[in-house]
Amino acid sequence: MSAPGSRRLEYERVADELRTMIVTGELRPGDRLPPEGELTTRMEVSRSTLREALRVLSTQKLLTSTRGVGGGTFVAEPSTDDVADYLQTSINLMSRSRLSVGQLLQVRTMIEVPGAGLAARHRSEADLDGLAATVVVAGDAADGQEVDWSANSRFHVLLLRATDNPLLEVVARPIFGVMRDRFLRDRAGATFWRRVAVEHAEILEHVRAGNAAAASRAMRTHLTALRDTYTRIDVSDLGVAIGDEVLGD
Amino acid sequence: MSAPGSRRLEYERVADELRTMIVTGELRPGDRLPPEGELTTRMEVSRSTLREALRVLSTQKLLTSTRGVGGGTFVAEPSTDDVADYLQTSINLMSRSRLSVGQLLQVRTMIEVPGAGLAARHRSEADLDGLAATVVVAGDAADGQEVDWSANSRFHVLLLRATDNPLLEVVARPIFGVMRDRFLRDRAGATFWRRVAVEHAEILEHVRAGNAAAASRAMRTHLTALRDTYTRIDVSDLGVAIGDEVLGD
DNA sequence: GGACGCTAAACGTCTGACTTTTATTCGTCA
DNA sequence: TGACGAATAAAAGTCAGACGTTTAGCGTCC
Repeated sequence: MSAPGSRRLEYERVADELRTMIVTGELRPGDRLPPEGELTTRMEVSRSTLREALRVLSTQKLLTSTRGVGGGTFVAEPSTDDVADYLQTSINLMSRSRLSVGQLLQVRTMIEVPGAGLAARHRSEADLDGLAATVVVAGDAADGQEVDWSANSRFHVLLLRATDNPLLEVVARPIFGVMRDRFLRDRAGATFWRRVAVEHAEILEHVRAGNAAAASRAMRTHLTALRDTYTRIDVSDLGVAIGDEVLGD
Repeated sequence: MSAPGSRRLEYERVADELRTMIVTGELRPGDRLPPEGELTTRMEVSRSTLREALRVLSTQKLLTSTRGVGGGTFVAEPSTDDVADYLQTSINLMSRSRLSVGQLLQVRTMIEVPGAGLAARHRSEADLDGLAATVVVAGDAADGQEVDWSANSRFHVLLLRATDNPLLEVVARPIFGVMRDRFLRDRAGATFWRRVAVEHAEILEHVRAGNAAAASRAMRTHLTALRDTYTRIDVSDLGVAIGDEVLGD
């Protein structure tokens, strides 16, 4: 899968070997690797080269390192946060040239409309409390976009978390972040956020009642409304239709 | 957002500075960074530390390096492949402990059912040709799981590519890879692959006809059928229901 | 018995050199 | 004159060894 002429570099070879051991389960999360001095002899590379390989793997969140006598290099299990952060950075860069706000919202619709339905069935009391808190905060906040955005984002993240499918959060949260970076730095007014809070409250009521169909419908309405605002901000948008088109059945 | 006691490491500081320059657009894709010797003085770190920072960024596909006279370190734009590869590795590890096959298929259903509808509206002639090729190949192949899997995977990838929304491929392709790694190393028989080919052909016909609703319905049927096979293989599955539940409206 | 400081082990950083790769340049030969 | 090939130089990659920094554990002293 790599470029044909790309001769294999030493640090890549070492990183690949270690990664294989992790992915195959030969090394398991929590395991401690031998100290660098020992790994250099085992891998037959210098310490600088070994460290570049370790840096690759720690960037991929497969390893973590701590100093001190009890420290060392440990096999890690990437958290939802880690993966979502990385994905957001990548999508952000792709987004600059190839993704419109319509396309971003299209994916959000696919995930969040059925996601709201799942949340209505699987939500716990704790989930409901957390969601309610974000709605209250948003209603109280007199102004301050940052507060409003974070409450908005938290509502959507918590809703997905209530579905009991961690993949949904991994996939959707980066898109929230990208949209914030691109469109909402400080261009949305108090009127907009008030409306958002009202619609969130409505979704929450359906989720609380366990009415999956109604929750999904309310979420679709919410996202369609968002599209108008975002599109107004994003002059470069191509106007991909969502709503009717995004879910063809 | 970082741990409280985590003192800032030098290579992280340098990586952050460079990443900021890239994300903000101060450095643009294709730009060439100063040679390492010059960057060391500018960033006020040794070459080893600088190289660890560069290694972080090249792991994140933000930089690429080539040797030789015309070489150097260049700002890159992460490709769909890069992001999907990384995401697959991460989900694979998360999956080991926290994701069931039902949850993986749940997300695939959310993406691919409406995705098939979008493909029916946006597909080009080239898309149809590519899709047809995978179906033919799958029908011809006498045996050999690897061939069958790759045709299967290609069908689903090409279908998403036909939607003209690159995000869908980024999100869904890693899930294909994870499912292959976990369930289909060599446990599915010829009967299974024949049935897959038939269902793919059916989806393709609806896409060719531009019938979005029918394409979505056929895809849902296909994924629901897949669930039975995968669940039989995956003894650890929790049995999350898909189909009726996944799309609540 | 508790607080303080010493010690050892591990990762983090620095220095300077050598190696490998590769586009360019320049010279030679047909 | 043109094409081929060898020397050149610039850049990343690798190596070796030293020193700095952090941290848990242990022991000593009050």
